[in-house]
Amino acid sequence: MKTINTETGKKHTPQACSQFVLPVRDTLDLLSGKWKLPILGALMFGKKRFKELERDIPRITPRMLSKELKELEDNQLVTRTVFDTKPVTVEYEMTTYGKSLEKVLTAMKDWGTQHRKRIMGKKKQA
Amino acid sequence: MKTINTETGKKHTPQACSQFVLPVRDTLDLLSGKWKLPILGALMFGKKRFKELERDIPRITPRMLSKELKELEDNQLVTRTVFDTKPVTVEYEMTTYGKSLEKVLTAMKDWGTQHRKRIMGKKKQA
DNA sequence: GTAACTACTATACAAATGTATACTGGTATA
DNA sequence: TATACCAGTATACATTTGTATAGTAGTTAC
Repeated sequence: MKTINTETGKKHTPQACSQFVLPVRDTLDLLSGKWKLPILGALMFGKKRFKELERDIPRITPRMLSKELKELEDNQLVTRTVFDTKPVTVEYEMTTYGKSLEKVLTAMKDWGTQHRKRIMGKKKQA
Repeated sequence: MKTINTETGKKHTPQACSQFVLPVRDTLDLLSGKWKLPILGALMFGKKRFKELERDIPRITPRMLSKELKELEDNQLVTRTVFDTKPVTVEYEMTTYGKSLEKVLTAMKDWGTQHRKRIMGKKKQA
């Protein structure tokens, strides 16, 4: 069985492959769901209340906002703080950990920006 | 209407937000689908034929392999080359463009690896 | 002539994900 | 007493995504 590629010299084994696939999948899963990016995008500019997020993110329903915020909280990217005002206010804020993911997101943004140009450019020629 | 956050000083406008959300979504979409990562993972070690990929990726069906390879090809991350042998052989290979995405994937892998440790660590304490 | 190889495609179904719409409980204001 | 605010939840449905299983066409080996 061939396990060594002549070009890269790297071994292709189930082990080597899963050391790539599993952690990338973990990162990807944090961002999966239609509304994670808009929520993180909104929170990148500072903390926000539930209703503020609902207003800032067009077409999101409270069900989805609640659900995806909970997932972001579970993954420690966002904190939820309840204030005993009347009526109650709840603030959502990015954690420093969440900000560490921002660096990865910025790499994705930069690649995506030039990809968008590349695809648009091709369309012009077609 | 409040558009300036006192902490970051960055403006939060629909425009600023979509300049983040849209390109990140583009990058994310390229990787969406259960089998994209295993396929890219396999092709990172060199070119492969259809049947080789089918054998290397446990439990993938030919339908999904075909479908996801087509999407990777559409996005210019992978090339498909048909050889006039008998029976025909078809080779799939990462493009240099695909390799430029590898850098982003590596950032995701690194973040995901330490995230995995963090989550595992928390579980031990619970 | 029949079995096996390659690289797929077709059909039907199951599971996951997202949407629409309405509703809850507590407080304050008119 | 009626209405509005906040931060959600409940239920049913629609859409998207993935799976299971079988079949295609062309060639070669037995």
